[in-house]
Order: sequence, then C-alpha cells, then structure tokens
Amino acid sequence: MNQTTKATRVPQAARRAAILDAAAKVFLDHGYAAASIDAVIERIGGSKRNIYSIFGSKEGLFNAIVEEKAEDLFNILSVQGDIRKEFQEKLFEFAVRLLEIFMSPQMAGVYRVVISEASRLPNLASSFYRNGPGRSAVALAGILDDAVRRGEIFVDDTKEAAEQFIGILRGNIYLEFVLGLREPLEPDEIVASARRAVRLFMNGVAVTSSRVPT
Amino acid sequence: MNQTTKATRVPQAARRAAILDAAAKVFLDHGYAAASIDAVIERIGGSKRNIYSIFGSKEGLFNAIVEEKAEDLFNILSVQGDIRKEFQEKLFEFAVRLLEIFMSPQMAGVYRVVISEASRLPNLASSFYRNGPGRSAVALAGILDDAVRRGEIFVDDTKEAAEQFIGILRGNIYLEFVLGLREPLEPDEIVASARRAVRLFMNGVAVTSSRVPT
DNA sequence: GTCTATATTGCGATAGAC
DNA sequence: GTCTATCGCAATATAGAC
Repeated sequence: MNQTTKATRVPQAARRAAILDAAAKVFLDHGYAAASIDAVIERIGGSKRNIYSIFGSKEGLFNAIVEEKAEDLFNILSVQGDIRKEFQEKLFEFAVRLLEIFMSPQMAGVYRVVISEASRLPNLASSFYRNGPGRSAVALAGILDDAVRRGEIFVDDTKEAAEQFIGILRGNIYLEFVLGLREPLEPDEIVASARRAVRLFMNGVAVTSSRVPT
Repeated sequence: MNQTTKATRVPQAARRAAILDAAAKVFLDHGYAAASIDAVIERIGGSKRNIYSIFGSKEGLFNAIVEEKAEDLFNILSVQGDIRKEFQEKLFEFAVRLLEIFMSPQMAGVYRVVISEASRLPNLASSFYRNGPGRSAVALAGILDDAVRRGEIFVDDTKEAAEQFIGILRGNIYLEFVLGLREPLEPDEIVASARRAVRLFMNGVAVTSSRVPT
C-alpha cells in the first residue's frame, strides 16, 4: 500500500497472476466495456504501463482472463482417473464435474461477458469456446471412444453423442442460472441431476440396435 | 408515406407493431445500452413522445420486444396438430420447430442482449425466460404427459424429461451459433439433428424399466 | 461544437537478479 | 557493473457524452 518506487519485488509470474486476478473481478463485475485498466490498478496498485507490456491491450488482458479461467475450470475434466474404471462411473464423474463448472459464478460471469462482446471481439469468443465448452466436448468424446473400443456402448459419432450428453446436463437450468433467475444447484442436486442424465444417456446409447424405428 | 403532421392515421396497433419492429432492429444490432430511442425514430419517423406514451420507458420498450418476439417464435410450438398423431412424430416436429427457433438470428440477438443485461434488468430476464425457453419446456412437457397417459413412454418427471430433450437439441451448437462461430444449421441439418435427438431420447425413455443399474 | 473519460504510449528511474 | 521487470507520471489519441 505504501511502496513508492519499488520494483521486481515479485517475480514475473506472480505479478501476472495478481493482475489477472484483479482484472477478472473488474471485468466480470462490470462487463468488458465498463471495465477500465485504471480500476484494475486501483485494486492492486502498480503501473498501467506494466499491464500493457505484459498483455498488450485491454483485449489481450481479457483474452488472458478467459483462457486462464476456462483452463483452470476445465482442467479437472481431463483427470479421468483409473482407466479401468467402469465407463458408467466415469461418465457420472464427468457429469458431476461439468455441472460444478457450470454452476460456478466465475464461469457464469465469463459466459455472460463473452456472449455480450462476441460480435465486437470474435477472437475472444473463439478462444473461450475452444478452451471451455469445446474442450469439455473433446474430453467426453475421448471417454466415449474408449467405451466404444471396449464394446461398452455403440455409437457411430462419439463427438455428437458427447454434445448430446452435455446438452442433457446443461438443460434449461443453466440458462436460468446465467440469467440470475435461480441459485446454483446444491451439491446433492448436482449429483441427482448427473445421475438422471447418465441414466437417460445410457439407456439411449447402450443398446446394440435402435429399438425404435426411425 | 407522406403525412406531415397528421395523427392517428395508422391505427394504434399497427403503429405499435411498426415501432416494435424498428426498435427490435436497433436493440438487437447495437445491444440495449448502445441503443437509443432516437435511432428508432430515425428508422420510422414520428415522435419520441409517442414511443414513451405507448411503452413508458426504454426498458418498457425492450421488454415489449422481448415478449413479442419470444411469443411469435414460440407460438408455433403450441400447434401440436392432430392429437392422434404418433407421439414420436409429434416429438420430431417439436424438435424441428425448436431448432428452427434456435437458429433464427432474431432469437440469437434477443438471447445475447438479454444475457448481457440480465443483471441490470432482472425483470427482462425473467419475462424472456418465461415467454421463451420456459414456455417451450412447458409445451413439451404437455406432449410428454399425453404420451405417458397413453402408455407410450414411461417417465416419472415429464418436466425434467422435457428439459433434457431440449438440452439434447441445443447442445453446444447453439452456443457456437450465438457466439458467431458458426452459421446456422441448414434445413436438412436441422432435420438430421432432430432425428438423432429423437432417437436418443426415445431409446432412453421408451423403456418400461431402466436396463442400466444406477 | 466542447468536454470528459479512458485506452494507449513514451520515457526515465528504481530494485533486484546475474 | 549489466539487464530486466516494474513503477510513476505525463502525454497523446479518440470515442462518446453533452
């Protein structure tokens, strides 16, 4: 609070992280347009100049926030644990984790801001999707591929099945949550919701042939 | 087209519709905050005074847009056609219609703006949800109730099953579309996507007992 | 038109790593 | 000593408010 002319006290990485953290608060609270670099400085002190030398621009800063937040959040999805684990158990764990991500206020904040700036900042929208929702679909498709290889389920397009499953999880509840119309799901509700999604999906997919004529 | 200072030439309803139409373009193009009543006037002429006397405020105007757009779009969902129609056929038709709604640029525009203003205008968010996504879930739940009554499917919670089905339809593709990362689905893709959603759902739900232990 | 806010940049100084 | 990350502060540019 009272350093006057110090520098390099903190190693680069830590300073970068501190800036990102403060900036995340500012951007997610006020939205991209209303957020100012000055407001970030007010939170952590230091110089604007440094922010620009690290992140290049306001857009670069926000881009870094989106990428790192999305990465933090979605990273846990790749922890698939024991390969031998039952497919259904893996699917269930994936569902619980993804629902937890969906229900995190940070994720909702990023989601809101990215959507509202999508037309002005298409690159941002793209990197958000790739690092977040896109990655979760890829991760799940991998799990499904595995199961197909072992004959546990029968789907021809695992990528599509993955998106269907994620859709089941998200439902309308996520929209309600993002719109501020409801509280996030409680942990036990998450478990229940995940279980029901798994049941529907398993019944729908774990059959050797379609029982319903199309 | 050449009235100068006349009034009530156009019946109220038509004038109201014209204002809504012009305002929709302005709001959906620029977003709520950036949209101005002046810009609406520029498109259709007339007086600001009139807009305020009809809609009360900027928020009231946007609220009317959201309600009417959502209503227009989602109205087609209630056209369930022949009650005797096969359940699966009804489900498929519902799916196609809902996907068409999802893929309409207007809907995406409303979605974007409502989400970005949700924290500032909670009433708007609420009325959007009720008139749009909420209504579609209710409509589908009704269809499902029907089918349950006739023993065509077996679900205990039709409301929840409806949301699951809608989730399958929306998937990640809708998010990609809203983020401007992809073109809307073509009509034949909509049909294909709806068909696959119906197949998954029917397999998952149209069984007398869960085949998969939970 | 002016005024204001704020994104962006320039430059010199300082603190610590080497 | 050099080098680099950071700081502080001032200046420019520009978009939007008024």
